[in-house]
Amino acid sequence: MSTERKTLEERAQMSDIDRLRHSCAHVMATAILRIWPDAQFAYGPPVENGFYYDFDMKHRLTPEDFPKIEAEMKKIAKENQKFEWKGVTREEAKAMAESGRLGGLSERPGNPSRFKLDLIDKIPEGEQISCFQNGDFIDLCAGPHVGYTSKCKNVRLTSVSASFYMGDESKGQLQRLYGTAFPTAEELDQYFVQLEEARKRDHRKLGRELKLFHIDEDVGQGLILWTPNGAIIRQELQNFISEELRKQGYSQVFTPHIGKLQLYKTSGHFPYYRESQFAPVIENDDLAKVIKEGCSCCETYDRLYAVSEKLRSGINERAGREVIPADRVLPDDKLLDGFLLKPMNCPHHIKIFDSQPRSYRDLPVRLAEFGTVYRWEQSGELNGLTRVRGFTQDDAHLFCTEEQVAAEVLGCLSLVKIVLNTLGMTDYRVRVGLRDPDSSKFTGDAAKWDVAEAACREAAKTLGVPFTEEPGEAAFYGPKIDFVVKDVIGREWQLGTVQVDYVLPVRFDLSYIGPDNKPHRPVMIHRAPFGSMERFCGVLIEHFAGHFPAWLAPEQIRILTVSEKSEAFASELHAQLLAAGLRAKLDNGAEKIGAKIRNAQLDKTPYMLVIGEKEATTGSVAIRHSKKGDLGVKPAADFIASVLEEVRERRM
RNA sequence: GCCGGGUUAGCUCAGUGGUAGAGCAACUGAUUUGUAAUCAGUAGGUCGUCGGUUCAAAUCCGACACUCGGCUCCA
Repeated sequence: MSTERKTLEERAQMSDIDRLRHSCAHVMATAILRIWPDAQFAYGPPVENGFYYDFDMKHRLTPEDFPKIEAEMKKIAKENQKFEWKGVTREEAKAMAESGRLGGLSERPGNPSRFKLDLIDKIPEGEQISCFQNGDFIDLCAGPHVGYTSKCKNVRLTSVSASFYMGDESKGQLQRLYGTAFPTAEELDQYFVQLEEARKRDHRKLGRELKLFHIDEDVGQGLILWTPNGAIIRQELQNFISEELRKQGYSQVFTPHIGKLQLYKTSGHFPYYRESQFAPVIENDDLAKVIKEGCSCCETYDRLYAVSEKLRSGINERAGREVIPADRVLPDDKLLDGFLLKPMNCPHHIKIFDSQPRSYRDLPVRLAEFGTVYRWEQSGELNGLTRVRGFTQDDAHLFCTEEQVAAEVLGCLSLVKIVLNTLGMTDYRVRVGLRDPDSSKFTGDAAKWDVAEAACREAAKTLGVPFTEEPGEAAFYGPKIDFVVKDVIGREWQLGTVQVDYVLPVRFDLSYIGPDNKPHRPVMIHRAPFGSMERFCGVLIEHFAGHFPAWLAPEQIRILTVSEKSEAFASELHAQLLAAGLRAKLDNGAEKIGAKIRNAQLDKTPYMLVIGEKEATTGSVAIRHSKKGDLGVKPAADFIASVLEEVRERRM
């Protein structure tokens, strides 16, 4: 839910479809109240593919209730109630809410409209407060609405879930009922047909059908096993990005999957993000020691969580404020260290940067790694390849001077653009995450933030695609530019990201020697054009609907024999393709050619070579492409040359 | 983590208290085939797990695991 309050002007510009759906939300509320009069409504906006209303009531909805509610909604549509606007004063609105009249069919003594009361308080002084009434239902609402409820007949309820009032967990749980509506019955039906079509492209479904990856309960939730087919796609993508990195002057590094807890205490990720990390690994000796001391689990945890006075004072001094409070300090002999599965790669890369003295002449230093990280995502959040607990980022950290930041950010963006363009992914949006000046989450020097935000904004402008600036969306250490795409059911996922960071160089006391022969603080840029290989591949599977271009396809070519008579030539051809470095399989089974084609087609193999007696005698191949169909007959050598070129150029 | 669905053969799914089913895939055999399914046969299951109710549970109840859609979170 957007926390941004829409102005009345913005609301007046609501699209026709949103207006219809917003009215449907009111009709739905009316229907619910007819069945469950105690319902208290909170917030019911139109959303991208429909609408919802959040409310609280004793009865807990299940999908079994949908037909009953839908029937009542259709009845209300038939009654053709007029939507009537009524301006009210703040006092009138409050009185109506107190009596339970707002979001109700009548006054409800003892059951005040508690969410509406709160919403009234949130309306700025001086803004016109208004209600909309249809039939007996009156709701606090700025509108706009359609004229009559008869417009709301092409409607269907889609799902029910829990939600939090104003998105705040502490404010109690509401029920959220989703529906969708269209001007005509045909459009409504069409929407569900399209949805069904889209679900066929779901990467979880295609992943199983095309044997791209496997998630096994015994290994663990959200932990991806890349099966051979999927591994090929990932490897090709990694090869592709590695080539681009070399062109842009990056250095490849490798680092292990774990690091000492102390490292993440310095970086600030532990304990700040400890809820979303796997629990630390304690060394056997330390474990034995705390057991011997009779140390409770809580004490053990406190001792892992604590820092030394030296670490605390060092970081606080460099930051110029109290980053680590005194109550986290324990005497050195009480401290326990352990290892953490790395939740990010930056500390390791920072240590590589810091492993030798750096001159300004060395900068920028660009360290790249396909680094695997582990995060304890909430179980309800896990989703196929797009939200997992272990994933590999195409990560890099750039260490540069303040003057170099703008140019380096531009370089990162051009890399992201090359990647997305090569794959034909043009349907993305760009989000420039800025700090929220009112929030304490964002640390560091305001002047530096301004410079970095300006650099990000200017860099985003060069992309030539629309971008939004979103205050409060920055990382705590600096502004960022994110690339966001949608999956088949319309959910947004962040892929590539470029982040400017002034904080970690301070925490790790990084420096380089400048032209003045004095130490200076470098600036860090974190960037990952794919984001994570897992999520990116998930999105890519859906983008191509499983029909990968030849350079990515796990199986590029399948040879299909018409009969056993051409088997010898087919085998020879197969060997030639493999020798040329192509991924080819030979189907010389007993089925008819029609069945072999069907199987290859279902496996989405881009090239099928039909080999019969004609081809065998002339050394040629009859080419069929999974998307373009029959491409005619060519000499085998010509075909091989053309596919090699297609693959080398990474053609779509 | 929270709310609500779901879990039956490798896959897609039928089966509402009384002997576990179909199609496809797999395997075997026959067929030697020209651009999206040749025919026949065989095999495959502690019905997610554990507990309860019952003479009897895939079916009813409970817990847990996993999964799906949201919510919250996302360095």
